[in-house]
Amino acid sequence: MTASPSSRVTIKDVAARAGVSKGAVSLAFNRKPGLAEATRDRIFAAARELGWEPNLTARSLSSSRVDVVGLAICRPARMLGLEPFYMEFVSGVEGVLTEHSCSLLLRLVHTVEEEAGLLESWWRGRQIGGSILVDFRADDPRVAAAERLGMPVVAVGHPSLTGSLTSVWTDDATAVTEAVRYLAALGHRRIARVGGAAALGHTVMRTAAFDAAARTLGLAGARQVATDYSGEAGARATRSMLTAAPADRPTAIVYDNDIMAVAGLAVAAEMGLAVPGDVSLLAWDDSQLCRLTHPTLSAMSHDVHGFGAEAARTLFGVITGSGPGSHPVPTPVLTPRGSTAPPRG
Amino acid sequence: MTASPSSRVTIKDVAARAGVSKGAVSLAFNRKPGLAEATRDRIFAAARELGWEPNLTARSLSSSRVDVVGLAICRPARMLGLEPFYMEFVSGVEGVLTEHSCSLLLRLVHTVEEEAGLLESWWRGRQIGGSILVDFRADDPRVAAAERLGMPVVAVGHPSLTGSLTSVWTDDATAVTEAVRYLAALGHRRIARVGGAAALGHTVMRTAAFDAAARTLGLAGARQVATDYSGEAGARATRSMLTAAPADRPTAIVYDNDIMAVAGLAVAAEMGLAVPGDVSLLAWDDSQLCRLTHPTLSAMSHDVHGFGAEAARTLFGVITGSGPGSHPVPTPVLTPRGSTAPPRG
DNA sequence: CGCACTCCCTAAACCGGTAAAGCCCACAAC
DNA sequence: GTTGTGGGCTTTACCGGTTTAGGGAGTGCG
Repeated sequence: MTASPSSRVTIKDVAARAGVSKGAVSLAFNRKPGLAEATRDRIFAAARELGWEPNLTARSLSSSRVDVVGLAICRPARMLGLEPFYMEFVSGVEGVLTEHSCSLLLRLVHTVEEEAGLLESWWRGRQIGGSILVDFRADDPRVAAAERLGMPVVAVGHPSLTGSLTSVWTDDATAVTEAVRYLAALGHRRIARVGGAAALGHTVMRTAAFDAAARTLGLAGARQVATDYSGEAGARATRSMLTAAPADRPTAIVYDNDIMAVAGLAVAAEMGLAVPGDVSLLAWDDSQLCRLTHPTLSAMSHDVHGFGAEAARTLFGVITGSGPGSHPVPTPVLTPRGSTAPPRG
Repeated sequence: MTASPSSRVTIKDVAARAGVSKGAVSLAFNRKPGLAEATRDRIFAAARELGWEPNLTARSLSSSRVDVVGLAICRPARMLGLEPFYMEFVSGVEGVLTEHSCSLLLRLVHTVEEEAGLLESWWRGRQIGGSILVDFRADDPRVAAAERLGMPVVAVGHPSLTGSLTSVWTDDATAVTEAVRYLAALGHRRIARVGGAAALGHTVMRTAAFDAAARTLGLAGARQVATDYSGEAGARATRSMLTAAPADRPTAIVYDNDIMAVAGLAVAAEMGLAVPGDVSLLAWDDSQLCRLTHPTLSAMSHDVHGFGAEAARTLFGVITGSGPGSHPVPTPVLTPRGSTAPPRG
């Protein structure tokens, strides 16, 4: 109400109004002992009346702890918007950050080198207290960067990719194996996989797991291809697979995200193939999108929100100095819906 | 290389190494005049050798300008992930921010009141230098909050909703009118609209525009309904419309985003109705999703990335003190694809 | 009464930069 | 030989908090 128009209330004003020193106000606001109850109340009242909130910039300058964590995402903008994954992940991260009254500094970058540079810059400039790293690739430069800087970091990726960094990860290999087993159990022999970006570590692992599972099950007709995760690439890959001679054509396709599976569904429709009659489709991640198609998409489903939350929680662990560790989150589970069935004939 | 292990390099270290004072280093790094070329070089060399970057916290404390802008988004997490809109918008914002070496502070909130509180807190705590506000509703509390605080802000929404704040907006009314005219021109008389959240200002405007257009064109069978933007709600609304008696059933449906249109497409398929034969569908926003379905979705398309970029540019304008203003961005244009055609019979 | 011991609180030194005022010196003009 | 003049750099006072050393008042005890 009486908030001064050119609002520049500082701790000094509050101190003056409460008739105490700056130090006392600081003590009160940081809930530290050594202040009489009455004084504390007086200080809070004064602050409320003036509409004062501690200047976090000043606070982090002197206390040298920063209530901001960084997240840089490195994917082309076109794909980002479409991938429900990231927003859900971010919302999971947010939930936990908010509990700690911490904020998220977000940046979209184009290359992993740019990202490494950005992280260094953020850290050196004391803009962030730590960071969440996603989309690991083999020999990822961020591992060395984070180690060299001594920056608290949680790496979202398999421990084999993240070096000495604390990691949070899902067991992609097991999930891929389960997907293949499921389709094989339905009777499929020619199973294909439309994978994500080949440069990404988890794509490599899924590819290897797919190969291994196919070999174990003796599936001669298994094949896979890498894409860039975009719907267009998914459509292209699907089209190329489904135009093969009927005897070579896969009867089931696993996708690395849901967007590509949706695109695959459209391609099947466009080619006059029935799903799941002529070809079964299995999506990955399982956002709501999978329930909005006809037929609905079976998927390897995954609590992405919880994944983000776990990453954030783990980061707080790292910041408060718990040793490095590996934090698996639940393996994606198969959620059968309308797009998978035994092959015809 | 020789970066000190417990990296705590400050401006003082750089000054010492270059044999100058702190002030000189500051001058050099802010590209201010008054330093000899040679000295400047020496300073940069020293900084490079020590791996120093200015501490932005300290900088903004003394210069009282903050290189961070805030963005709070107020929608349920489930919907956020799905809406390609936000990530595309954010990526547009990012592009411009990066040019100004500015960062984005992102937060997902649950209510508009919470958002108003958060903005106040960010601003009071000098965490942000300004903010982008989205999803305006009637009598939005953020208008008063931003005015009271004197915080530089750009409001993404129609000027009629954003009070005295500088606004960036698309002409939804015109776009809705164009959509209706197009469908009417194809021969449709029973046109329906599946709208977004009724509480949002632009939903209200689109609803009014739809009514007006239907009246002007003498479309007796026009009807519309509000949803929460989720695919499920879109499916439900579509189902309810398409189960009407054939004589009452709409022959064309306009959706307020693409997710609902995709869901609508699935519902039509599930009910055995041909698109566009039995019913035409028209999406809004036009992310890539519209090209991934079969048939592809006609849409009112919209450069969302550019929209975000314009919002960010405008915010910089506000921060540097240009007066309030209204910045329309291009009206969504009709992009006909496979989901719209003249009604059968 | 003196002394130790709490309990509350203040004063002052930071944190790492920026900004404005000031100092020194070379060179030019009168 | 003064007296500008201005380029090049240093000094110093902040910015708005946190933190620590320490001081005064009150209490218990010998």
